[in-house]
Amino acid sequence: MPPKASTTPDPEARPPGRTVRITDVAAAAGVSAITVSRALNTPDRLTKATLRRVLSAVDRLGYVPNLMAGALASRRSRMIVAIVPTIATPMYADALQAFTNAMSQAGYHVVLGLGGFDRREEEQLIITLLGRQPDGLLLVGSAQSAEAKKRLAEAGIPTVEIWGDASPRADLQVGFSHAGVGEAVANHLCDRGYRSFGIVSSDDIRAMERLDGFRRTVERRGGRLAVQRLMAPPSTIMEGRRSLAPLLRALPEGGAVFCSSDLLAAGLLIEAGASGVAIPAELAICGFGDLEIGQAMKPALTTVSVDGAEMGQLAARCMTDRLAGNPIPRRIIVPVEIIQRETT
Amino acid sequence: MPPKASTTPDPEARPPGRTVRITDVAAAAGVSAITVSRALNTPDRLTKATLRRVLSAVDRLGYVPNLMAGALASRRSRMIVAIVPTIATPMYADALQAFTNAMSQAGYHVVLGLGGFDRREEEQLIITLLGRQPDGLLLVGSAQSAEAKKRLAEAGIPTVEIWGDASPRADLQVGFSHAGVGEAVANHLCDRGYRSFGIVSSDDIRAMERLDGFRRTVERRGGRLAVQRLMAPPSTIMEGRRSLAPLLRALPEGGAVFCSSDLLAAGLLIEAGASGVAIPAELAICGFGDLEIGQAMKPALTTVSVDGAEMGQLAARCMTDRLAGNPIPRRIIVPVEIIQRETT
DNA sequence: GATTTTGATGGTAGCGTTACCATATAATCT
DNA sequence: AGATTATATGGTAACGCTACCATCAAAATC
Repeated sequence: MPPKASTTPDPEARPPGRTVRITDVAAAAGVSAITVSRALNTPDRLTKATLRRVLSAVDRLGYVPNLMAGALASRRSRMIVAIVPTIATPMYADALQAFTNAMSQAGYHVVLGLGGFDRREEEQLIITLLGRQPDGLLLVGSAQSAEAKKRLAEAGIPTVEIWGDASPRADLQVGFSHAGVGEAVANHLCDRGYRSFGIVSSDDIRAMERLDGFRRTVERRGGRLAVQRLMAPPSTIMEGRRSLAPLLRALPEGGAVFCSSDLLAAGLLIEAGASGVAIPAELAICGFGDLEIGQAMKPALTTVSVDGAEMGQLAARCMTDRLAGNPIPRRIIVPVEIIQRETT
Repeated sequence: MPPKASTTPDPEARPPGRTVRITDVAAAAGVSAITVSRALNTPDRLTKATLRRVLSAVDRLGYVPNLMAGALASRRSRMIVAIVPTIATPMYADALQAFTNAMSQAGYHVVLGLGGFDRREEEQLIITLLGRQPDGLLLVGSAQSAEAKKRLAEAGIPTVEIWGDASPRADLQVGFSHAGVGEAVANHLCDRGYRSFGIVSSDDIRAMERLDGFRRTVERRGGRLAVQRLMAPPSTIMEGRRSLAPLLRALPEGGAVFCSSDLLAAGLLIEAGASGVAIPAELAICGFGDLEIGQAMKPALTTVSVDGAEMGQLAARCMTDRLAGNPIPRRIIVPVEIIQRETT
């Protein structure tokens, strides 16, 4: 069985086990390596015929470009680093999910950095993550340590901050004023006639900002802040349940509570249901976050709606525009809405 | 103001705006580039003195190693790609969070691939993600498209699958038998005396496997499956609420429902509370997932506990062991436990 | 028809790091 | 003391790709 034409070596023969490289594709397609590169990155710069030839070779050989080599050569990694405190919180998770999807659409990959709550670790994480040469950075909440901030600034890459406070730290911001939310809730509750107030909140920075706005407004409008329960994040339903009794004790004539999370508010509602406390007659409740649970409770929870997914999407748009060199606003304020349901 | 010693050029002077490279550090420390590399990667192979000298230069210059270049040269990217259907589900989010944290501890970064539910897109995503040259792969649930599976296999890198069914597709598995869960729940309910059953479930693959196990066991034990509500993922509390009425209609003499998610079960409980249906007297409920909401409901939800975070951690351990070349079991079964609370 | 312009393709030289081997020095042995 | 081994460091050549400039053919202009 003689080989058909063993004189010319098969251009597609490679030592087995070796990965397919761009030069293999080039050889198979009868073009140069750079042409293969162009076929994949800037296809309109090639003739239809060569393009087809190259793509067919790519397909035939199952070529997967080594993006690290490409990144090194082009100095564009097409990676975005996202630094998120945690994704165990639905709102952050939604934002990250939307962001990742949108960036992926635009040809970017997202590297996940979970900052957690330890500053030292966060700092270390940020530094090594910067070593990945990301083209952009997403900060969910702002970086905590000063050293980390310095490094981020020095890196000189587009940085979008979402969920942050209003401080002008980051390059680009997509967010809202937390203090403004507290203020709006206070006004809303005062308008509905409540005079005595309580707070159930986790003590993270952004929640505290909302509380400050709430407190100030309540005082300005002559209301009385009777009780305040602060706890370490993450907020849980159980903590909410446990909070009802002390709240009722502090607010014997009734009043309204502002919770830093719908989870806490839902806990209040569950406990109220179990112990026959009438909501909102004996206690009005306003949550924060507009999670599904609030909407699904009976009575349905009045809350503040912040669309995490929307923020993620906007951040992605912001990022891609910026990477493409388009001019973009330095700050985008997403609408925050009080959703009046049955608990106030 | 004459410069102090302009004859010898300052070894730390660089054109401004240029990033610090390994050679800059080498020059500043008076060693070769490779020594700097060793100082960072294999510090025990250097003298204490040189190590100190190099690290001090690293510090002084604020050197951040370019991990892409390192990866290209060493053929180890220290990146893991995680392919997750969605992180908008608490259980996947927990698993991913735990995995990412653990891998980060071990010096790996995690690139996030959200597969979603579109096969074509998932496939494309997997291919480009493989171009990043990950050292390992985490699959949450198994890859859907055949082409994607082929590519994954060809990539020849350690692949850990969590949350999968029991099929021996992946390289390494951390999971449990979904059918076994259904069976256990059925047995549990039959043992407690229930004879008529209902199902409220999303129709994703793994939930369906649990249902199959449940159904088979119910039939084997002479029970009757009276009603079955299937819906598209994701499962929501609201869907649960809407399911109560039809369930009660189909189970007028009472019975027990198996829900594919605690969220659905919680909806049932909320609706029952709102309409005065006694649980479990008029209807017994068993959930799945052991989310916080189930534990916090009143009455507290009987459910199946699967620790997502534990799976993520185990997967990470598995991965790092494998990457280090340690022998590891091909399959790890995590315990699944029925938590008997107040709804059955 | 000669010249300019445009567009398609290729050659070469890095991108910043680490693997591999070579070399020099110090430590250990007979 | 001389030979051997272990340890510390360096030089050079990749890793696989794209930027940059050069080249060449074809199309458009005068």
